[in-house]
Amino acid sequence: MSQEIVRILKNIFGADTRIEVSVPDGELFGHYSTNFALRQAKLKGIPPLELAKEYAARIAAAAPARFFQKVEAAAPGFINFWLSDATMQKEFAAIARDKKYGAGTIGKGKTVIVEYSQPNIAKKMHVGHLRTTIIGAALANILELSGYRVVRWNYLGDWGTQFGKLIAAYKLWGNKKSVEKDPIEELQKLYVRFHAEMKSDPELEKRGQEEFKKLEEGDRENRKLWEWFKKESLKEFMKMYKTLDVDFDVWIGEAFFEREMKATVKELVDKNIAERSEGAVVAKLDAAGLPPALIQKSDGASLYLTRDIANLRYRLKKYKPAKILYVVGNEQALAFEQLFAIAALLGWNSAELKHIKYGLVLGAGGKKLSTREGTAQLLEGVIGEAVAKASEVIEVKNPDLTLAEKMEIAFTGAMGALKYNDLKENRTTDIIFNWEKMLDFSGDSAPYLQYTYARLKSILRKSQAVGAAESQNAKSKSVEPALKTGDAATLVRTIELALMRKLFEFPDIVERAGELYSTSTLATYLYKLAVATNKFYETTPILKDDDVARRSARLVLAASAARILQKGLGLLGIKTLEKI
RNA sequence: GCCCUUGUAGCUUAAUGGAUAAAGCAGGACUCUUCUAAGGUCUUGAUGUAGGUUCGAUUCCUACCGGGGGCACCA
Repeated sequence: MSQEIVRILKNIFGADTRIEVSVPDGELFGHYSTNFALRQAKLKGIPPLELAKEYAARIAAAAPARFFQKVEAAAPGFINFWLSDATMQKEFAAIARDKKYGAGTIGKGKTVIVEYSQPNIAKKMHVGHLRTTIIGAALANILELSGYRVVRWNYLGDWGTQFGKLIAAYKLWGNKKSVEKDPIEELQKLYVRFHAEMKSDPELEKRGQEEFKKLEEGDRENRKLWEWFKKESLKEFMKMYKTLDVDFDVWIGEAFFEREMKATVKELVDKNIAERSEGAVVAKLDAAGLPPALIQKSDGASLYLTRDIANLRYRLKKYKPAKILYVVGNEQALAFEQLFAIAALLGWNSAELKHIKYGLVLGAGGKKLSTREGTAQLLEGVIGEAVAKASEVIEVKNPDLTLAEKMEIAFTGAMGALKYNDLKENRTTDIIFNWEKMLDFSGDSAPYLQYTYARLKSILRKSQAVGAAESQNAKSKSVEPALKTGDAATLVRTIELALMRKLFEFPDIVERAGELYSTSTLATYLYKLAVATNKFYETTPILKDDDVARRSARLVLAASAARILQKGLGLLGIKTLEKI
């Protein structure tokens, strides 16, 4: 709806005028509001309020007939808009009828690659992986609804010195049987032990580097071990992604670009972007104000940055994307600045490259969690704990449900809570891992949104029963009653109108969330929508309304709110529940 | 030392340069013969410090103070 008002204003004031429309809280300052007269007043040297009044009159005269109920100038120079009943009615009908309500077109014809999750082979996923996986998946969904063709890319950490270390550790202390029994668990133990012993035996580090060098040179034994580690790891990752309900289109990892390392380094040297230094090869980035970036080690082995460069070339060529989003933690900010600077030097400017940063998940006391140190909070443990807690809550709140229902609700509620907890915040600051916060199912949380949805569905289910009793016509059994002309006018109460206007915001919110790469924009909106919905069914009789036309309109409103809640939560990767 | 990032109520967070800074948790008071009390209603409480730009600053700039991360052979 905001976009529509902007279009109307641009028709009047010219397409080049910078006009933004916002939605004020409450109704005091209109349903919609703009400050563009304030800006114009400054350029023109006219007192703002005077200009706003003049503009308001022009808008009232030139806007489509009966679109606005009222257009008003307000100090110091805002212009506030109130929608007419006819406009509300029309938009309401669109929500009720249009299954695609909220879909945008700004990404039409464009491809965006979203890289997220990036688990490391032979390591357990921990709470840090939850952030990238959940945020990346949600952004991909949001951009897809905005019209983009989205490529969901899981860039596996399946190459690098860490595998040299792992191979060295396996050769020293590992045995096939125990790895086969519990692959990642056992491999991770080896890795942790290797790092622990490295502290007292510096020779080990060198040994790890040598094993990686051999792997990169095609040593048969190391190659076999690596393939085996990767295969076993992927099996476990697939289980986790199924639990998280997250999917990918491309599973290409770092190893895929291994063969292009030498050529990539050579290209950078030939183009005078990189040079030899202390036996290694570094890219000089002083011009970009960045420290030099290492792209080849002195023993000739490659580095992550080199692989990222090769990967970028591959992506640009194969997908011709308009954007590439890297959903990776804050800590790698410098690495991405360097990658983007190198891309600029190479003249690769066809795509917008964006590092979507998020804060680290720290342990108690603000300490960094580390797989090496064995202090990471494992994802499977967190999920198990959350489901257990959710089961307890259900036992208290709703003991009469069947066991199957309880299990479904516990799982869906717990997963929703974990995801929502990450998605509602847009923080680039670090987050201290907090059980209490993660397992809080009341207030601003996924279970509250799921509860709201379930209550709406419960009312709608009962309306079918009522409808069947009242009418012989089998077709009226539809869950969503047909919208009748004039229904909006019968939705007279402020709360109902407030809920309707909340629904109108959905398309604007999806677009803004996509533009800002902000899941919290959407999550915060859904929470406010749920609050408005709760007020609605707490204060307004729906099934018990005697006025048939009004009851029908209220049912449509309930059905529409349910649909938008479900759609919005779906974008965030959170499932709804019919009962809770 | 340099670079990035961050500082909002007791705690965790919201707020495209706008109007009265918005919630949740915790605390206090109400509310289940009425469509699910994981709810609703009321209530206490905040922009690190000092300047600057602006009609208007939580938001932009400068300095200071505090937190976190990074800075050549890890990713």
